[in-house]
Amino acid sequence: MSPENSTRDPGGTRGRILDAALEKFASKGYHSTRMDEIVAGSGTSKGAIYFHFPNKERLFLALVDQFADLLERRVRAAIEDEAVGMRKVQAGLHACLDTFGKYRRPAKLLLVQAVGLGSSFEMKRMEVNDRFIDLIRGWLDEAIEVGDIQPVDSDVVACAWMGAIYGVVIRWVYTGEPEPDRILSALLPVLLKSVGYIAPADE
Amino acid sequence: MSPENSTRDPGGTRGRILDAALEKFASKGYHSTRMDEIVAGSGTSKGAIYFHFPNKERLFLALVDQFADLLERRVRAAIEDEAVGMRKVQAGLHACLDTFGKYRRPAKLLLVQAVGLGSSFEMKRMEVNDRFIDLIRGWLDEAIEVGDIQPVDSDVVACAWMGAIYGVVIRWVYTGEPEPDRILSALLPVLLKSVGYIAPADE
DNA sequence: GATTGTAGACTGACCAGTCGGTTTACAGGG
DNA sequence: CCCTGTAAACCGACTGGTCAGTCTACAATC
Repeated sequence: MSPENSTRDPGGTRGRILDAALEKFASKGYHSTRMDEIVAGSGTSKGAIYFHFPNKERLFLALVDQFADLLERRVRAAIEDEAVGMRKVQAGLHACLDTFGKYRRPAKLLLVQAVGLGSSFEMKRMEVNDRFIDLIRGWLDEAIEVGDIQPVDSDVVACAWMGAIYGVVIRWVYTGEPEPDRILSALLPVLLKSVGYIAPADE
Repeated sequence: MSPENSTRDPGGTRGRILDAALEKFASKGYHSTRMDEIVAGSGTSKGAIYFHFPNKERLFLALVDQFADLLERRVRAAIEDEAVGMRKVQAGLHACLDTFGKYRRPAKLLLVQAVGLGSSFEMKRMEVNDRFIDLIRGWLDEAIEVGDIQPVDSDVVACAWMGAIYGVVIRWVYTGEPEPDRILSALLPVLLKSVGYIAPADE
């Protein structure tokens, strides 16, 4: 038996619950979202929710995990095609920004609504965050080794990059500005330049 | 002067409440902090708190404002001495990072605990955030005009810089690593390089 | 008839905020 | 110097609405 994603799900109830939860959590935040609102939004019932998820916290974390996994899968897939060094960095950043751009609500959930909750949430968020920071640091270290860029404090730079991406994406999430396209075309070169890399004009 | 007067002094209570609230809010977050804990931590009473502050939310926002004002004051003071262009940028960033480094708990309050709360909080946080983004954008535009750097999308870059600063400071707030000194020496050049500015070696 | 899934009324812990009361600070009058 | 009035500051037991989670009943499928 698989307690997590039970394959047998007659009415698609679990999915409808996740959809409604994402919508509510993303727009109102964790604490301001009542379980009854998710009931209403999903057209299911208290019983159904508590059948599929042990509690509110786990329901929220399921959403976070779901999107973090998607994001990581996409980024990893994107860099697989690329060779080494700064090509990887570019492809990875591109995929990351692209994915955020395509999924506004999940982005808000992960970047905004998952912050500042209790310590149990913080751990999860730190874990997700660290996964990506490690990924970026790895690219940077490789790029340094290969000689694409001069040595930098890749630890700090990786944090800064994540922060920079977050900062811009969060603004977009709230205001709709700047649009994903503009983010991509403006942010990518800035990040690359920040480590002294001048992209070869080969587009 | 004796700040810890034996009996009560009218101004002391308010300060003790703010201190205790800062400590609790910063470490446990807004929702996980009970008013009774602030009562206990401040050595005052429910009545005293609700005499000085209308409700929990306003108490929290008072702390946010307090620190945001301090931060802005320090940054503005720092750039006043500098002439124009990238000198201003450097001085401002330095003051900002320096202030975060000196006030770890308020930093956590502003950067972490004030995120993901309801919309009333978001507005405040956006407002504070925008104040600094506008500040940075102003510097950048001036630096472009003066000719210190090439034109960039200063809107996006300002967001990205704020994000980068946040990202690194947040990590430090949680883990104590990297230390403020290292942040300053690693992050400043990266940010400056990101807009194509090579600092003249004249320290 | 057992197992899995869904429904929704109900419960009880929790906690922000209240409220009547007490203490302190100080002013003016005797 | 001691009253006495009064206003600001402070105290803490209590309350009442809220909401996550429970429980019983029921339906569908094997």
